[in-house]
Amino acid sequence: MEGSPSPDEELRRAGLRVTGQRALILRIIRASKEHLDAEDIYAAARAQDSSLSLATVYRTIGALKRAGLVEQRYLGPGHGHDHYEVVGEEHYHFTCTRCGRVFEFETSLACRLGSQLRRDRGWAVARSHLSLEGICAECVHALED
Amino acid sequence: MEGSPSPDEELRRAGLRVTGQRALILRIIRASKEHLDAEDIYAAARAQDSSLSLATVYRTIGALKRAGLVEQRYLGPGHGHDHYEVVGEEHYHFTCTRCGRVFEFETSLACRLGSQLRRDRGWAVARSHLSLEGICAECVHALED
DNA sequence: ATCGTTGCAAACTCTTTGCAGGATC
DNA sequence: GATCCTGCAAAGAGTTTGCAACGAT
Repeated sequence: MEGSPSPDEELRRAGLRVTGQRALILRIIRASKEHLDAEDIYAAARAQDSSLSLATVYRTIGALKRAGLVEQRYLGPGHGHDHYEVVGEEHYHFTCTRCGRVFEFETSLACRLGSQLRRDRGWAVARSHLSLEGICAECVHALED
Repeated sequence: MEGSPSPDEELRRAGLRVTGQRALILRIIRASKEHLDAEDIYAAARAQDSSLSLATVYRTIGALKRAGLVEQRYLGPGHGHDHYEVVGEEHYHFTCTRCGRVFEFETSLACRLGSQLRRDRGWAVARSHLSLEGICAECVHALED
């Protein structure tokens, strides 16, 4: 079990220059267990560094993505843009189309699918994007009235 | 087994006004077994009706989507925009990050996952988006040299 | 000192919208 | 004839880029 290296450490290890902006942005993405979009990250970052520019957020996200520290996530139609998370255990997203909330869940099915496709079609699956839409339990109840 | 109704029929049934533009666009999306993006549809449509505007393509896609005739698909990061297909049997996409080709495949996984989540968390899953990335069989061979 | 990074503003891509004329029901 | 569609052009979101100043190594 590796502890959590500091943002600075992680950046250095990835071969990126360590700057205040990058450490801040990485810290924000790591702190949030939620998926953030560029605007979310920008807003959170500006609260601590009001001179930071949106362009830097995009450039930093790109660098972190390329370095494999951060991952781009598709949450489903209806969420216009892309969202970002730290790379970690695979988990997926379910969007309730009634209340709009996004839930996370885990499943071993994607992993099994990868093995199956490697066997059946020879593909080396590197990454999977799975998102579901539907009605969450609470909304199902609300609709039953 | 219902045969394929004509585009006009299908539009009328969906409560949309039947216009040349809409029938043309629907025909194009149905004719292609591939996923098309707005620009693809526009290009194909203009070959037959050179006065058609891109705005109409977007408005028509929106109407067809709302009517449930056409579905929006996410092919994975690297494909910037959204793609559209007729609603049909569930199938999913695998993008080879080396050669860029997109393959389709089927799996009962999403269906099973839906049942599992309904049982475990009470969610009524209506729609699933699954896309994979990796290296296709040919590229795996090419890389083994 | 070098070379990567930043902020700013402008450019770009994809998509949506206001409006007046035109087609459909 | 009322209503919905269309084309055009302009506006909007979200993201990228050129450039000169700045900061990390």
